[in-house]
Formats: sequence, C-alpha cells, structure tokens
Amino acid sequence: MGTRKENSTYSRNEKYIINCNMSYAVHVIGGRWKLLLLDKLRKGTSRYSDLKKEFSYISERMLTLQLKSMEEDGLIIRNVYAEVPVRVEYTLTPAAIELIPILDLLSAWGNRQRSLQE
Amino acid sequence: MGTRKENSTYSRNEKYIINCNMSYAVHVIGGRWKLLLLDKLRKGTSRYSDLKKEFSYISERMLTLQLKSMEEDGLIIRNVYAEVPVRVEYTLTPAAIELIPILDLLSAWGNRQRSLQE
DNA sequence: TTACTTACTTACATGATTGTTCGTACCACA
DNA sequence: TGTGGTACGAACAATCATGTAAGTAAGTAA
Repeated sequence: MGTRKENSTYSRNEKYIINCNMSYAVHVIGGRWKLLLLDKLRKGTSRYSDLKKEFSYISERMLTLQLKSMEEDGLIIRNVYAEVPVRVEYTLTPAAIELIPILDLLSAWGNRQRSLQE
Repeated sequence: MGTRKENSTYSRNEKYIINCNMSYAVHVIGGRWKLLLLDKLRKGTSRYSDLKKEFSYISERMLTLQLKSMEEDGLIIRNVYAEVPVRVEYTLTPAAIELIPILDLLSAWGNRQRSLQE
C-alpha cells in the first residue's frame, strides 16, 4: 500500500502468487479494516464523516488508505459533491456486492471453526 | 506469528476485529504461502520434503512457520512417522476441506474482477 | 568416528503495514 | 480578517511479516 522496493526477495516472490486468483482476492480484502468497511457499506452508502464517526478507533490515515485501496481495486466508488462543506460518499460497486455472499460463507465457516478451536 | 507487544495501539485495536468471523477466516488463510499450500494439499497428503521441493522459492523458515500456523488453526494435521530418516506428512483437516469450495468461489470472483480491472 | 538424510530451529536483517501528529485546501459566514 | 467544518496529505515512528544464513537432533550406515 506504499512504494515497494524492486528486486528484493519479497518482491520477486510475488510472481509466485500473482497468478493465483485466490491470493488476489484475499489480498484485495486483506487490509486490516477493509472487511469492517465492506460490512458497513453493504448496509448503504456512507460519507467519510460517517465512517470516521462509526470507526473512531481507526486513524484517519488508515481510513483514507483503506478506502483508496478499495477504490483502486474496484470495490467501492467515491463520489464527491461540490457542496460547502464538501461531501464525499462511498458506495459498493457491483463487484463488491457479488463478493458479499462469498464473505458470508467465509464468516459462517469462521464461526464454526472458532467454536471447534476452543 | 511471533511475540507481540501488549498495549500498543496495534494490539488494542485487535478487539475491534476479533469478534468478526470474517476477519478471523481471512486471517487464518492470510499468510503469504498458506493458499498455495492449501491448494497443494487438497490434492493429497504431502510430506515436508515434497513441499520443500515443489515450493523451492519458499524459505524453509517460512515453510515451517506457515505449516505450524495452519496446524494451530486447525487447517492441517501433522503426522510424524518414526522411520529413519524421519517422515512427516501434512494432511488437510475436515474443516479445511469445507473451506475449499468457498475458496474456489473466491478464486472465480478474483478471476472475473481482475479481467475487469485491466 | 564420520558422514548422511530429514525436518526443522535460531539469530539476525530487511521490507511492509499500521499508527501518531501535524498541517492543508476549500469555501462560507461572522 | 478570522473562525469553522469536511476530507484529506505528509513526515515520521512503531510493529508485524518475511527472508537469509547457519546450525541442530536423531538415527543409521560406512
């Protein structure tokens, strides 16, 4: 989510992952706060200040970073309204909406798995 | 996957994620090499040396770390055979087998999504 | 006694992600 | 002119994840 050094082993190893669609999908939702944000946005469009209020424990920096990353990966759309003060709204894309039921399956699996683990 | 400092913001923030089963599931499969290992093991039991040979680009340290983590999370079972030299085999647990079709859905989604992105 | 195989383990270094703090741009309104 | 609200951005620091290089343990065979 920042700049990367080329030619480190870490970078070079990426080629072994990059052609794995599963890894890609997990990467896309893998940021620390992305799932929480997806879960919020599935209930409807939110503006930046709403997210900031609801997730007050997420630093503003991380909030914008995760949102930007999700926008780049085609999970959300960012709409800017030229009002005063500015209003910025975030909405799920169709692709993200397709993802939701799969995440629900994952969630159910996680639930079962955790109850088994204790 | 190592020791953690308590009381850092990073640690404290965990409580906002820890009760999210989705995040748990993503965490469980989120290590860099876990999906590749799952994909290999779904085709059948493998011994350590097989994995090492197939994934020669993964350092031994990371290989054992990821395998141990997957074992702790109930994704794989580690069987040790008291032969000479030792033989250690890794097998998917039923829980991991339940996970496979969900991961296939994720993979299909990733495939669609990536073709849209370019 | 030494060498050999398998499956790790440890100490250390590098790179990536996340968090803290402060500052900015825009325009309205007093 | 100055204050206020929204939505960020940049510099820096802390923490986590990954990679490198070397060594270990157990047992058998030479």
